[in-house]
Amino acid sequence: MDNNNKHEAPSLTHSFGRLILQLRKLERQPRTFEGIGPLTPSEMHTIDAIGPEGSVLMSELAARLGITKGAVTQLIARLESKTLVVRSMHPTDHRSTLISLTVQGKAAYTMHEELHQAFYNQLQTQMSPEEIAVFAKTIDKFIFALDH
Amino acid sequence: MDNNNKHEAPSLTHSFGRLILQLRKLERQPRTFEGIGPLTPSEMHTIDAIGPEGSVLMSELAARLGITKGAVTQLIARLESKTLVVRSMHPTDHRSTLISLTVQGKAAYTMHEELHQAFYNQLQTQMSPEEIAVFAKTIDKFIFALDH
DNA sequence: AACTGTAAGTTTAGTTACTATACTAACTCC
DNA sequence: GGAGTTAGTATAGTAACTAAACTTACAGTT
Repeated sequence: MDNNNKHEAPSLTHSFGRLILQLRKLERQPRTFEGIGPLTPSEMHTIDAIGPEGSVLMSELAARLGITKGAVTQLIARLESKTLVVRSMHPTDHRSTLISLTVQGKAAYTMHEELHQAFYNQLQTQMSPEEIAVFAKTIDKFIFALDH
Repeated sequence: MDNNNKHEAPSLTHSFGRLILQLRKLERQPRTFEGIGPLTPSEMHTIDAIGPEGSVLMSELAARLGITKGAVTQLIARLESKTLVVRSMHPTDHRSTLISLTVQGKAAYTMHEELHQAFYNQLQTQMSPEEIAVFAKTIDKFIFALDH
């Protein structure tokens, strides 16, 4: 039985299992933003996917988030009611709806970005730039492997 | 403005964002196992957390999964109805319930492990052992940073 | 100009995966 | 033998979806 790589595999298995559980936990924790109120992770991801500049089609949003159009409809309805997002008509195609961030939506976007930045800054105090580079590169291969 | 590390940070941000979306997608996809039927990710995580040997307390399970006891009650009820898990009384403490995998539950555990193994094998064809080692090490630091 | 097929978005009902709260039963300790 | 704690359950509510059926609108044909 030539399973001589038993020493490293369990470590990755274990680390990755813990990462999944940690992310599951993180992904169900709403976060409150100054002057905006609490936003769920899905709402935050949607704001991220729209971006601070320009506007995005509903269907494009569904593709970016990897969810169905129906789910996007519901998310956008909630974000619209919180005045973080506005719908506008497509100039030529009358079926399409363009989504863009309001001033408040952009504020939420920025605050979330700053939160990210703070996280990366903290990470940099514990990891060398080389390690971070390898990590980023590895994630891409990892995603590729997940996709098959 | 001394932001001279702008070259690498966006890459990690982008990769990590994609990873999150990919994992969100993965974590809502049920998977069908031979002779057992479809299992949701939460069910699978629970089976993993119980493990093939011995038995676990409900409260210990809640701690391992990072969810409330109430959530565990519901999950175990579903797994019990699928005969993947059995409850048994604690020998001395009459409040406690011990959970262990049935033969079918162990089969599901093993099949899932094999799936993991196949994934890691595929990963190894695209990454050097050194890269994998750095990746595992980095995940741990990453989890630590997430915890604060 | 009418006809067919496709694409964009919405609606609705159902499911999963939780949480929070209130509860019962059992244990511990002083 | 209470008082406080711990183990587990029950219940109602919410978030985050999916699937399926639907309405409009467009695009290409004939």
